[in-house]
Amino acid sequence: MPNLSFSDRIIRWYRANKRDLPWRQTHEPYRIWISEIILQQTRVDQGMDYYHRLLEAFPTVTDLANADLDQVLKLWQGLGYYSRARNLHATAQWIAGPLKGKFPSNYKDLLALKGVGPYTAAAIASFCFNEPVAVVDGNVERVLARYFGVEEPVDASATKKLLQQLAQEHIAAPRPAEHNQAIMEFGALQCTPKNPSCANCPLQASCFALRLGKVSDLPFKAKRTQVKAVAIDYFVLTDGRELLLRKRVDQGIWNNLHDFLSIEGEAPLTDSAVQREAKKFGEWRASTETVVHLLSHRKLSIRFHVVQVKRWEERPNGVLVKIRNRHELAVPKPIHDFLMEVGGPLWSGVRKKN
DNA sequence: AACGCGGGGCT
DNA sequence: AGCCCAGCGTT
Repeated sequence: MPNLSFSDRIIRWYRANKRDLPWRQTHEPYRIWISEIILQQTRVDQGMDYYHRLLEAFPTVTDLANADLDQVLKLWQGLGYYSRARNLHATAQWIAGPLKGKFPSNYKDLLALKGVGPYTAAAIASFCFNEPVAVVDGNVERVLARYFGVEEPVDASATKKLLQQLAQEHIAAPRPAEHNQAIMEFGALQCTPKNPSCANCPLQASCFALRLGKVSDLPFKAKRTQVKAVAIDYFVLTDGRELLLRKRVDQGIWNNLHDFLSIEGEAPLTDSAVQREAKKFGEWRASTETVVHLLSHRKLSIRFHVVQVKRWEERPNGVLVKIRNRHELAVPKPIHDFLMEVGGPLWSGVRKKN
């Protein structure tokens, strides 16, 4: 097929290979917005259930605006990057309130929303309003860097600017929405990070990286994130009937989610330090083995120490939760695992000793 | 410009 | 173990 443009080939490939995704069945800005926030740094497979549950709970932007933040966070639990949920809620209140329910309808106005950056603004503007502004996400970066031979580090701001211009130059003027969908889908399914399908690629005849044998070298990233080790010792206070949890505020990770009283540092507490801390609250009953929880930038080594308290009168600040209601608060993944699986046998021991 | 922010899947 | 994912906000 000679004389087909880059965009022509991508769109032709897209029509033959696209996935059937729920947010492709609508042009409603609210639904597209929800889907795009969920999909920030998140795979389609991981976000799918969250998309359905959020829209079921909040069918309109007004429903979302009227919800409690804790309810939104509970629905977001397990998805990560929890500031997305906070910004989602704040933006819903902004749209339902001052904007009187009218969703911003162009790139510039969308960009002003909390949690909406250049990628998301371009996505909503093109998908919902057919505005010809190019999306540049990780997929697009990869396709452009390989096909056009962008060898500078893609995580440098000058390169990002170049890629945005390159993407904008090649967007198909008549069909910006479909072009944007197509190039992202192409990156996700065909021009993949590892083992891309170059053998049957519709762009193989003119791909820079394929011609020069640099497919596995592009895109090039200069920085790699440092993973810092952190030890967390949790003290799980319980009388056998209730548990003391605490909301994380200004704590960096897991902001606005609930966990237990903790001591966080470079190394885990010594056994004697655990005993000493436990004594401040009650009687030490049990400790778990260390579980390792990996974040992009942290390696968390976590232990839980169950402490029996006689009475709650002089407890530290926190939220008392009945054990049977322990699923109701939004908690980080390792806390969820402890609450719903690991902890049961430990605090049931406390109950017997009461 | 550099860093912080989750969790999961793939190699 | 390292990389990446429909990135954004803060400093």
